[in-house]
Amino acid sequence: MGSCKKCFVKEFTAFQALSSEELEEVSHHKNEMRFKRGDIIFREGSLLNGVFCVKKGKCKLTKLSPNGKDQIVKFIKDGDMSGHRSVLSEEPVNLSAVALEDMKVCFIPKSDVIKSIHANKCFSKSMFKVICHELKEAHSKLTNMAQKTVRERLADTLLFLDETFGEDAQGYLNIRLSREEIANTIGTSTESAIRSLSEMNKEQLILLFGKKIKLLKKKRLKTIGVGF
Amino acid sequence: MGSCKKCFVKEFTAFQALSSEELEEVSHHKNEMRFKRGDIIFREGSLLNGVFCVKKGKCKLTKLSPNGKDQIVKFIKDGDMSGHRSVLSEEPVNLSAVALEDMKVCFIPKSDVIKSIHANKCFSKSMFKVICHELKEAHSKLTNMAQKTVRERLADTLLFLDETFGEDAQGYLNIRLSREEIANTIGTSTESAIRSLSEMNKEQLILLFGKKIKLLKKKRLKTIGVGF
DNA sequence: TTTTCAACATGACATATGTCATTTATTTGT
DNA sequence: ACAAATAAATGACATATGTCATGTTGAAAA
Repeated sequence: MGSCKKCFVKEFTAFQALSSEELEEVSHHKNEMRFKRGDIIFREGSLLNGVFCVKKGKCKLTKLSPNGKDQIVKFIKDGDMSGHRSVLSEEPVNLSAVALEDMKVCFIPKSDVIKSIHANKCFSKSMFKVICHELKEAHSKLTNMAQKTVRERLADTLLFLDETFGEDAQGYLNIRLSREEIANTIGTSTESAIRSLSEMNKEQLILLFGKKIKLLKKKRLKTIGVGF
Repeated sequence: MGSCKKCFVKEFTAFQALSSEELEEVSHHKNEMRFKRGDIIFREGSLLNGVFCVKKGKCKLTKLSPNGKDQIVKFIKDGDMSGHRSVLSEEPVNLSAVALEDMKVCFIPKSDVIKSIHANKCFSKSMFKVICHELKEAHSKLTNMAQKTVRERLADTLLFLDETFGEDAQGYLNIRLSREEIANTIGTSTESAIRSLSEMNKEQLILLFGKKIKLLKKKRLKTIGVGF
């Protein structure tokens, strides 16, 4: 297995703050894992003994609502870290992680993370920034969810997916989601999500080609997302 | 001004982790402030140079939506800390704080907080726990907002207010909110909030007496909140 | 106390969204 | 390649929620 020192993931996470020696130590304890599309990486309520660094692939973080529906709370991609909230707070995870495509992931034991937090101020500071940023984002999402219509949230979400995952050679969003997953992201029924998508398709704001989606008029979508 | 060593607020916040000497130092730098009902303690987008500890009174944290409506994201009461996200992430605050009643607040400069984070592992750990808990709560609220009806969210909110602020001698909720503020908490229009309140009043689940609200059937409200 | 203003309440209606049923398209497994 | 299962699309309708208009109440100021 390769050393964490050479891993690109560290560039994008708090791990960039670790020294060469610290990374070397993490390398010895880390554990590389693979998941297939649909696999559950961790499940809401379980205890995590470490954090996950994603080397390849995407997953969704979902929360089960009392009514039995899954809410997609966040997306994770190559270069992201996950599970740190549970490790830092020493509580069970409150979200489930499900692979959206085949994944390659490194598991880094809790003890290494905690050790580095105590030993390395820069790492600790980075971790604070990561969590704080997530909190800010969550409050923002909450406000959008509370005050925007389905159409507005769909526009927001499409633009977010575009920014986050980019586009393929033909300009289609570089992530494949079912209509149900799109619905669970924007917080509506599958049928309503489909209807809004079809509507935007007819208006030529987007182009639907099977599960593939291309954003044709991003400026217009931005305006819609803001509420006009 | 009294010493932080004797302040009850420290019992409820990460400051409980500070040593006697550290508290003494904080005491010298802290700044006691008063706010009146309606005063803005800090405004979305501004930079904070420290955190606030609430000695007395309640406030709301709101986020302005592009459509011009305020979303109430969180309530703060005696014994709570606020502004730490901004201080830890070194970013502008993304929420505004508005006093709901007259308040007595201590302002603690950023430098003291950062210093203690570096010097005191226990304090740093507590801070992580506080933020992580807030993140968990935010994800929970997001899911509720996305998947519950206005009536369900109202039931949840009433129970939350009851737990958080308690009841007065007559059993009324120990917080006074306008109907508009209730609407901004549950994420709906003022009229819809009023209608749901009136409905629950007619069903004798709650008792409305002017702005005062008494919860009559908490068990039933819990069931409604869960979605049945 | 009276006046004035803002908050509260409610009806009428428009619109958005959810639900159910059904058809059509895609994917999956054999 | 085929059948079976699953996902997507769409219509019809029910329901929830928002909006606007209006009247009422209650609190604050003169």
